[in-house]
Amino acid sequence: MKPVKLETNIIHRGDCREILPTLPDECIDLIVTSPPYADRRKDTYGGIPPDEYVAWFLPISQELKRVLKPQGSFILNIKERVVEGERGTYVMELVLAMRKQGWLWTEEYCWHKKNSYPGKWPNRFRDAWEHCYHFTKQKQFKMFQESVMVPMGDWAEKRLKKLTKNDLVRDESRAQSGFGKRVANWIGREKVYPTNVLHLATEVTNKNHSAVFPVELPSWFIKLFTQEGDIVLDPFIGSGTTARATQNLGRKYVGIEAKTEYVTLANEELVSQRKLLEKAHDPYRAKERTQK
Amino acid sequence: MKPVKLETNIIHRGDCREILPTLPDECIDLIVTSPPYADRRKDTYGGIPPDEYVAWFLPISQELKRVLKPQGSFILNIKERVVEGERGTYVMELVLAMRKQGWLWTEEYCWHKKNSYPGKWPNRFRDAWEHCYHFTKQKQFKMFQESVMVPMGDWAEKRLKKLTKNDLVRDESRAQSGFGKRVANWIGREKVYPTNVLHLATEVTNKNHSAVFPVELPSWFIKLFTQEGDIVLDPFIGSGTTARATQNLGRKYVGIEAKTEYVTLANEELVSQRKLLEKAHDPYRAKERTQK
DNA sequence: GTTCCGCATGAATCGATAG
DNA sequence: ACTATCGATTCATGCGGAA
Repeated sequence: MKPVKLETNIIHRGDCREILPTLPDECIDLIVTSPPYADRRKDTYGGIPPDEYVAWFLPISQELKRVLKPQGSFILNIKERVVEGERGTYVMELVLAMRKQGWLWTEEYCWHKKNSYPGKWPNRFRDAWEHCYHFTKQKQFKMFQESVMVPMGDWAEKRLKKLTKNDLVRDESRAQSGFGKRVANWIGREKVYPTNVLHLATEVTNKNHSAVFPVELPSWFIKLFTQEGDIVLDPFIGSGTTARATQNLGRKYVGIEAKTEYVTLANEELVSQRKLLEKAHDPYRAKERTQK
Repeated sequence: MKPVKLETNIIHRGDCREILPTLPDECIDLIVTSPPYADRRKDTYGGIPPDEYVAWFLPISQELKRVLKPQGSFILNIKERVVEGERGTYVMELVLAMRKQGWLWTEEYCWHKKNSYPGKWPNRFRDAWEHCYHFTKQKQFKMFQESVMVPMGDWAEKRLKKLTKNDLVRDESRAQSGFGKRVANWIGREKVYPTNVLHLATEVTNKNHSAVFPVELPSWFIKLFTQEGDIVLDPFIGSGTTARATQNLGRKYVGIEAKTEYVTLANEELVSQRKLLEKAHDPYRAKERTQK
């Protein structure tokens, strides 16, 4: 029998194949995750071989379907590795298998990695993009397109670009005081809907975790598919990027991570970020910082 | 019995399922094409339903494999249509089926359409990218990477003026081959290799043909995979974009198109473009134009 | 307070070499 | 023969310290 209550703003320590069954049915509004790619992250998940990848993932996606609310969404960030000179087919096979499992493959977003890994090979160029598959349980699902609208013109890219701890605080304080230059720029600009191509750089500064997507990636989907107070799940949360994005945006997170160091690290970062957020919302401190 | 001789710089009028068998074996250096999408271009190919698409295309790709030289490449530009709220799976199924047919799926290039078609839907944004699958017959194939190099990012200008200590150290730690060697490669370098993401605007001028890619798209692949004098095939050539790209770059084209109007239109454009090219190569006229 | 510059590093891939 | 390891190749980004 499944538990009735869901604990939020927590990162579970363990294999998601064991943790997921302990979550209640239909309690999650959005799942955003980047599972270990085939033959990667050997230290954590044993490096799943490409030909076993689908069989490994299907039980997980089955559980994800169970815990997702009917109107929820599942964003799967993944990329096929080159296997003996060819692109591996396990990603395609996974999508086809997940449809048979009952998922609807609603859309494929393209993440353009502006700073792709360098290198040169005789038969290919640097790989600068990854898939973000959008799965749903129903044709009707929650989507808030206005929340990710971007101003027309050159400014749009910068806005999406960066939300580090410090920038976050700075933006918050300026927005509150109303004097932020950037905010002023925004006003009066024509806003447009984005496309299904996201231009974001990978995170290179995070030294503790090798496989991070930039915080803007989950942030974008969280804004698009959830409202404040909604619950976001990441079953392979690593160093906690999805949780930080979630906390930033006033949503609740549920994370799962098998590697102990990552859990510790993620929790530390989340606490420090929470403090910064609280400071930013404290009017006295915000004023203090603005005057500096 | 197959013909021995191949006629080039011609657009055949007819269904490629009938024309392709008349071409000799292994006579083509590069195939670039954008086939009719499922349920599109009903007038020409009868609007292939998504669930029949793979069966329809496989005999064609079989013939394409026959006419392609062993070291040649096949670029397939395609995008899955939305079918009842979901992305159709026929493209994935096609790739899997073509591998079984003996093709190697070497790479997937991403064409980012900078000016995507406007529109708004409740469950998705504007579609701003398409697949360009790269198939080959062998792991060894012709590729001329230098021909598509792009200007370096701004970062390089400052950085390379002064070679940092760390550049040398990192170099030494990796090989005892002498630290100056690789650094020398960088000095004076103005161009870098591109990635597998192509940023090109769609063509808006050509209203006579529904499935046009911009001439830069075939041009890029033609430069990358062929040399002057090589032969490029497009079995769904439409208004002749691939032929114009080919002619421009001093290669030879073989086109196939079922719709008579397109053939006429394409040939007219090709003739007028050829005249311009000849003028440009005529020394007297070239000088005249330069002085202007 | 900006701007500039040094610098480490990243979900990569191939081919050669070693077991 | 077949697998595992290792060196070589390459470029955009953001942080931190300096001007």
